[in-house]
Formats: sequence, C-alpha cells, structure tokens
Amino acid sequence: MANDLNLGYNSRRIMASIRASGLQSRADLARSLGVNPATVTRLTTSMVDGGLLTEEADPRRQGLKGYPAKVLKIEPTGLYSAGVYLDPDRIRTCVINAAGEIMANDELALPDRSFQSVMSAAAKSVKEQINDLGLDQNRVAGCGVSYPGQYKEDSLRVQRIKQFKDWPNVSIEQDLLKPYFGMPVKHTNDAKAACLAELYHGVCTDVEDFCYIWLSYGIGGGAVVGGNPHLGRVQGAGEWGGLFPKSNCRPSGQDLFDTLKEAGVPIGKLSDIGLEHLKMPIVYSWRERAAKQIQWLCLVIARTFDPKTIVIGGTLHPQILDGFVDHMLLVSVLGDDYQHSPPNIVRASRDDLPELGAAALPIHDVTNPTAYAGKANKGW
Amino acid sequence: MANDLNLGYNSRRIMASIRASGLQSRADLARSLGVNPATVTRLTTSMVDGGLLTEEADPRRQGLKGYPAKVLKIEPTGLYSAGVYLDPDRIRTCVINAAGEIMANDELALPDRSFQSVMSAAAKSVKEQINDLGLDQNRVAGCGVSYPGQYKEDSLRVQRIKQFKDWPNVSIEQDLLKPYFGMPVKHTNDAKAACLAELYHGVCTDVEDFCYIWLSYGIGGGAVVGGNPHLGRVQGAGEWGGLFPKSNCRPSGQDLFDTLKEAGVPIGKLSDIGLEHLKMPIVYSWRERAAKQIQWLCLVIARTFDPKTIVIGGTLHPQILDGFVDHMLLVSVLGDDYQHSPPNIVRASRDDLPELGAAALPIHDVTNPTAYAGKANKGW
DNA sequence: AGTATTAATTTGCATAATGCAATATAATAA
DNA sequence: TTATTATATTGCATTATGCAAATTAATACT
Repeated sequence: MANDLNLGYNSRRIMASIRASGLQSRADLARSLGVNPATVTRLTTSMVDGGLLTEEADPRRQGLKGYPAKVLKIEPTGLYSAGVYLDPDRIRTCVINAAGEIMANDELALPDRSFQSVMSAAAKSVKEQINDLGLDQNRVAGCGVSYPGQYKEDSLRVQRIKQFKDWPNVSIEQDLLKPYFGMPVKHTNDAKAACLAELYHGVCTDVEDFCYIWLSYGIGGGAVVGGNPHLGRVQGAGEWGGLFPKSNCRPSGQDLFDTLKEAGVPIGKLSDIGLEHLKMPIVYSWRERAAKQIQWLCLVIARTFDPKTIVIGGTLHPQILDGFVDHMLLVSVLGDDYQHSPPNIVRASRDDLPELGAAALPIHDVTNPTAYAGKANKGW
Repeated sequence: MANDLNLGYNSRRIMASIRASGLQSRADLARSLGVNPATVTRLTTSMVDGGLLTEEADPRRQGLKGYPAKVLKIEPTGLYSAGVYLDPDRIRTCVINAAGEIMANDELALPDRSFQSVMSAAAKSVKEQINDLGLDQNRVAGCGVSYPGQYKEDSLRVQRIKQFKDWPNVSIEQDLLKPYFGMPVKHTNDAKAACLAELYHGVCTDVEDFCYIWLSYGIGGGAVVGGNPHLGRVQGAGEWGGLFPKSNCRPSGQDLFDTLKEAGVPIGKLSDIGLEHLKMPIVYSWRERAAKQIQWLCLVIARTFDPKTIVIGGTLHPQILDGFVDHMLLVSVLGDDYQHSPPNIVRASRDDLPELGAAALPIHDVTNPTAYAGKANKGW
C-alpha cells in the first residue's frame, strides 16, 4: 500500500468488509478474507496509522477466554469526498466524511445554464467548503457530479438533460470536469448516484447484489453486482423506465403530475405534492395502479438479476414510496410461477440528498476492491 | 504461480486475454493488461513450459521494423475437462481439451434413476474416456455436471427435475458428487452450462457482458457480467422463463409441443420436429408469435442488463432459433422509447452438445480471473 | 554491404506483499 | 497459581512484480 488514498487490493477488501459489518476484529477479517492474520495486522496498523481506521475494545465480547479482540471501525475523519447535484434550477453541493455524514452543504441558484458557469460555481462552492472545514486536500478522495438524464449511444458521453442541451458531451474517460475541480472527478446520473449512496451509506452496505428503483419525474435505477455498480453497454443497465413505455400509464412522477393536471388539480412541481393531495381519490387510485406496476417490475428484476434486495427510493412523496414498499411486503407471491420467497424489498434511506450519492463515487474509486486496477499474486 | 493448474491472478488474466483474442504477443499482453513486459515474459514462459500455451511466429506481422513478435496461443492439449449431461432418459459424457474440442464422448442409457446408479455410471464413463485417451489426471481440471431444472429456495441445492425427484439435494458447497468422480466437480443447470459454453468455446469468447436465451422444453438462460456468470440470490438470474407465465402462451418448446398436439399433429418429443412440421401454417404462426415474444424479451434484457450481446440457443429446431435471430436482425427499433441501437443478437454456436457447457465449468474455475480466490499486491 | 533505427523480449536486481512459525498478550477456567 | 485459549504481533522466507539495462532480429537509410 503506497499512501493512504492509494489502497492495495487487500486493504480495499478490509475496508469493504468493515463497512459491511460495521466493525470487525483482525482475527475475523483474516478468517473472512482468507488471508493470514499477520497480513491483516500489517495492513490494518498501517491504515490505523494513516487515519483510515480506528481501533477500540470489542463492545460485544464479554466473558470469553483468550486475548480480547480489538475491533476496527472506519474512522469518519479519515476520508472525505465532495458531491455535486445539478438540476435545471439549482446546484446542490456537499462534503461528506467516510461515515457518510454531511460535513457541509450548500444550495445555490444556477448563474446561467452554460457548462462553464455551472461547473465554475459548483467547483467554487465545493472548494469553499473544503477550505472552511480546514480539510487536507489529500484526504479528499475527489468530487462526484450527478444530474438527471440517461446516456447517449456511445456510452462514453452523458446525455444532457433538456435544460442543459447546449452543454458539451462530457467524456467519462478524459474528463472535461477535472480542470474545474482540481481533483479527481467522476459523474453518473441521479438514479445511479442514489444507488451508490445506499451501497456506501444506506440500507445496502452489506449487500453484494441489489437493484434500485428510482422514482422521480422519470423512472430510473441501477444494479449492483458483486459489490460493483453494473453499468452495461450504453450505461443503460437498471434503467427500468424503458420497461414502461411513455405512451402508456406508468409509475412515474411525471405520470402522477399529468394525472393530477387532467383531474383539474395542477401542481407546479413534484415537491408541491402534500398530504392534501395524497388523500384525493384520484391519487389513491393512481397509487394503487402504480403499486401493481412496481410489483410487476420487482418480478422482472427478480427474474433477471435475481438480487438479494430491491431498494425503492426517489423524489416522489415519501409516503407514496413507503406505500409501494408496504404493498410489496403484503405480497406473498411475487408473480405467476415464481417459486421462491420474494427478495428483500426495502425503502431507500438516503434518497433525500441527491448530492450524497454523487459524493460516494470517489469513495468507491479509492476504497472498493472491484475498482482496484492493480495486480495480484500468489497462486492459491 | 504454483503448479500448472494453480494459476495466479495475472496468469489467469493472460489466459482470458488470449482466449478472447485468439492469439496475442507478449508485448500486446503487457500493454492491454497493464503489467510489466518482464512479468508477462516470466508468466508466459512458465505457462509455455507447463504446456498451457504455445508460441509461434506472428502470422500477421510482415514488413515491420523491430524484433518480430511471437504470438501465444492456448495449447489445446494443455488442459482437459470432463462434462456430464443428464436427462431423464440418458447420460451424455465427454472429455474436451482446452480448445473446446471433443476428445471423446459417450451416450448411455440410465441404469435406473437412483442418484447413486446415475452418478456411478457417469463417473465410470468419464474415467474410461480419460484412461482411453491416456491423459494425465493432473491435466484434467475436473468434471462438470449439468441437468435441466431450476434451483430451490435456499440456492445451495439443485432442484431435482421431476424424473429425479427422489435424488438427494445436492449441495453446491460440500459436494456430494466429488466421491464418485475423484476430481473437482461443479454443477449447474442446462441453460447456464450452455451459456458458459459460449463464453469459453462459442460466440462470446471476447464478450465480457452478455445474456443467453435458452429455448428448450422450457425457457431458461443466464447472464455473464464482467466475464463472470452472474447467478443471483437463488441462482435464478437470467431464468427468463418466469417472465412468460406458464398459463399463457409462451415461446417454449413445451408450448409448441402443446400447440401441435391441439392442432392434431402430436409429436413424441421436441427432436421429432422436422422440416415437414416447420412448413405447417400452425407452426408458422407459432413462430411469428414467439418471435414477437422473444423481441420483447430482448427489450427487457436490454433494459435490465444492457449487455453487449444477446445469444439465442437451445434444443428447439435450429431453423426456429435461426428464425428468431433473423427476426431480431430485421428489427430496427428494439421497442418503445429505446433510443439506442439494439445489442448484438446472435445465434449460439455450441448448443448442440449440452455436455460441452458442463465441461467448461472446471475450466472456468482454474483459468478465469474472476474465479480467482487469492490476493493481490501493489497499490496502484 | 554496412550502419542506424526500431520494437519485442529477456535478464539482473530491487522492492513489495504475503505466508509461516514462533512469540507475546490478556482474558477465562481449573 | 497455573493451565488453557484466542488474538495479535514479529522475524524470516518466499513469491510476484517493476525497473532498467541488455539482447535480439527485423527494417530503413546511406
């Protein structure tokens, strides 16, 4: 392991294992990772010295023989990351620590919609936060940038959303964004960022294979396979929206929006939906219909990815999302001919802060074993 | 790298890269894998010495400056593997070499349907073939066993097919099969074996992400993500059949079977279908309807896994399968709102020998980097 | 023909990651 | 007080790898 933000493969495996379990002793790590205890000692002491992990007495252990294990935890102050979320009206930025806690955040209006203005403003906000917090830039893994939209054909460029349609195609490889931020920058769309937020700081920290259903104006999502976000040929993996043609009724925010409008109850934007709307018969029946569509989607997901967990989240009113999860919990049989118990279907816990998921991107890059680009030794 | 069947991570990466490209020089390998040329030299010379690879003058290179590159190929005789396929009536066994060529094969009737009798007979057949070929057992990676059926709830046990319903649950972990064969044994169902056959010896040797649609009496399949078969929570990933409830019409062999029966043209089994059947109007309309269902399935696959390639194969009459592929090639737009060009949709090349895919299982275990259980070094 | 240039490959040496085995440590059990 | 137990650490050997220099065999140039 070179420096602290340059973790080797086994150090990343240790980070992932501790993140998944919350806390683990060195002996546990050695057993579960199949490496020698001596190796765990060496790697972890270097990570403790480097500030990435902390060590404390095992709170669980009482009255057992043998040397009492010390447990290792992720040190929140060992690593930071910045996140930027853009929508057509505003820029949201944040800085998080390794525990996924928001250390600072900011919301600003778009100066104008030019690529340069938006990125300059976002970068300025992020840099100010890092400065105000007095953080060592070496501790900041990078900055994640996220905005709604899907990917273009060649999969190397982000499809601009309508409001940003004059933006340059942003290559994922040689990043146009890096010059603005002066640190590693990664980007993805809103749904896949939300998915990553659950993997790192939400309800799926201990789940290797899960799928995310993201319900906002549109229907997006993502899939994590083996602890790694699976993107696909044109970054379209887990973009479930296409399974519900736009010409038909579908369980999207836009569809609910339009339904309300047709019923003579126009709203300005999705977040205007309040309790008074939820009580309306038109909304009630919309929710019933949409719940059935979500159930069908869960069946499709179970039949394709067969994940351990399906997460439901988004910017739809939380009670609507809760209702979808509740509906799924009442379903005993997922669908025709489905012989198994349903996968675990849960509510997202971190969908309130879209910039949080963006901030998880650089953390993934520097700590996840699946993102390790190095080599391995020892025939086994 | 310890012994020849105990390949380290980078040796496996070299195997995978050569397998995908057909042949590659050491310099190419060093560049594409991001390792030092010296490392490639050391690993490959040891693999050539060990008989896994062969070296020859680069046939492509003509009239270029510099030291002429020698290319490396997989040596067919360097590694062997056995495969067993069981259906309710017969046992099919084979031994293949590293090139996926059938070195020997055998077909025998089931002695009876008891687990012990079937496995004893299969193991005897495999051992005889290995003996008759005069193979060194150290060169045999193991034996793969495959039979139709899906998995039980707990995902650690194979669901027995109806005819084998008195069989013990076969644990994937501590294998009940090993004692019979005296070498490492792995098993999977028919569809996932066929999927693996395409990855190792078929049309997807150079594809990291693909999905397989297996059409037999039922509808099965599999998904390969990042060069690794993705199985899922209950080994149900890529089991597309559940997307077509059995109560409705569906593009399965059983459905065609029943359709013919209803039309007053009963057949004994799927393989009885001949050219005379294909010409019948009832079959023609079945094929048209089924093709549309396959198209819908391809859309679902594109929207979920977003693979580079979709492979269509199975035990249905080859002309019917060809027809599905042809249909997909004529489709310019995969479905509503699908903005991208369709994934590459191709005909399986190795679905004629179900035991071949089973035989690929042990080869995967000993040569694939994703199946490597070891460690890594070098922060990068 | 002879020399320069080029690119692939190989070899010697240094370094890094790991495993093994012995040892130290701190708890409970007898 | 001593034995037992499980965790953690340290010294040493092994292995995989990178780096840099050397070797090799081709074409290009004079």
